[in-house]
Amino acid sequence: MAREKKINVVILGLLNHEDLTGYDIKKRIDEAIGFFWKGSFGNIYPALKELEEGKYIKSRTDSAGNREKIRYRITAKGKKLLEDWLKEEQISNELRYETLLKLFFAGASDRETALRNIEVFEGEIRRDLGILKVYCKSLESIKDDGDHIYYYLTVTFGVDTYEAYLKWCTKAKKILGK
Amino acid sequence: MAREKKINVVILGLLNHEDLTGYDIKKRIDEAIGFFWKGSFGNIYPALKELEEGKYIKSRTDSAGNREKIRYRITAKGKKLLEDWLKEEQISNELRYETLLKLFFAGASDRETALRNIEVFEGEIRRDLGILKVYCKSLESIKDDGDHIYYYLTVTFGVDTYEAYLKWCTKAKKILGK
DNA sequence: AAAAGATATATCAAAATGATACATAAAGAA
DNA sequence: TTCTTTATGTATCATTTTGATATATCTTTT
Repeated sequence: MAREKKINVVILGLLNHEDLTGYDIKKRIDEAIGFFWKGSFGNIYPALKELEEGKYIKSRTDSAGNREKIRYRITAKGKKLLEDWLKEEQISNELRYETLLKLFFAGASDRETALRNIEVFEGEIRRDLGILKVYCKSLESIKDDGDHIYYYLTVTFGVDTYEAYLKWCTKAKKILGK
Repeated sequence: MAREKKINVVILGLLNHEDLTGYDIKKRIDEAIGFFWKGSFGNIYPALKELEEGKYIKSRTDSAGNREKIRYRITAKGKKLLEDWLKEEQISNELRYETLLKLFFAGASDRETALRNIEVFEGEIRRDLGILKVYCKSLESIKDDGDHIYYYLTVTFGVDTYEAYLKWCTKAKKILGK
C-alpha cells in the first residue's frame, strides 16, 4: 500500500468522530491536536477534494442563506484506510525545536542571548502547560467514557513532557550561570 | 529584515564552527542535531548556492584527483546574519508525533493496536535514549571548554525529555490495562 | 581483483507551510 | 441604527521541506 499523506489520515480521523467542513477541520486540528500536529488550509482543501475523488469521504453542500458550506462524512472505504494506517507499525516522530537550534549555535553570540532564548521558551511552555492542565482536569472525570481515554492520554503526554521542559529550563539557566 | 529560511541559519551555524562541504553538512545535521532537526540534500545544496550568491559564505573548490569537492567558509556577513537570527526572540517549536496522532484516533481500531503503537514508540525512544546518554557522558568532562556547554545542554534536553516519554509510556500502558 | 560501503554533488516530485484573497454572518460598540 | 470588529467559510499560491533517486569517485573489506 502506498504511503498515505499525513493530512489525509488526520482528516479521516477527525471525520470518524463527526461530520465537518474544511474550516471545522482546521479548527479541530488547532484546538485538539495543535500542540503536537499542524494543518493549514493550503493542504486541507486540496486533500478533501482528493479524498472525495478516491471515495474515502462524501460531501454534502449545505446552502443555508447565501453562504455555501461543504460538510464531509467519512465512508466505509475511508474507515478502512484509517484503520489500516493505525495498524501500520512504522511511525515518524519529529521535533523541530528552534530553541534547541539557537542554543546549539549560541557560541556565535553571548551567554545573555542564550539565556534570553531559554527564557522565551520557558515562558511559552509555561503558558501552554496551563492550557493543557485545564484540558487534563476536565477530561479526568470523563476519561472512562468511550474514546475520551485516548484524548486524555495525549493530553497527559503534553503535560508530562512540558513539565520536563520546565525542569530542564531551570537546570539550563543554572548551568549558564543565572 | 526578511524571515530567514531555516536551512540557511543551520548551515551558517555549522559553518561557524568549521569549513564544510554540502555532504559534511548533511552528516553534521544527522549526527549532532538529528534528534531535534532535519536537513536533506534537496534543500542543502540549493541553499548553499543561494548563500554564496548573497555573500554569506564563500566556496573553495578542491580538485584532488578526479573528484570535485566544494568546501564552504562563512564570511563576516554570514556571521552577522547568524547573530541577528540568534537575537530574534521569535521562535517556532514544533512536535510532529505520529505516535500521538495514532493514539488520538485509536478509537477507530482496538486497544491492542493502541498498545502496540505505544510499545513501538517506547522501543524507539529507549534505543535513542541509549545513544543520547553516551553523548551526554562524553560531554560531561569537557562541557566547560568553549562552546561545548551548548552542545551539552541540547543533549541533556534530549535525555530529560526522552526519560519523560518513557515514564509516560509506562503510565499509558497501565491506563490502557496492561 | 571484485564487491560493498562511504563520500560527494545534484535534481525532482510530492507534501507542508504560511500568507493572502475574498465573501458572508454574527456580535458588539458608537 | 450604523459602523466596526471578529468569526466563519472556501480557495489559491509562492516558498520551503521532504524523501527519493541518479551519478560518479574513493576507500575498505573480502
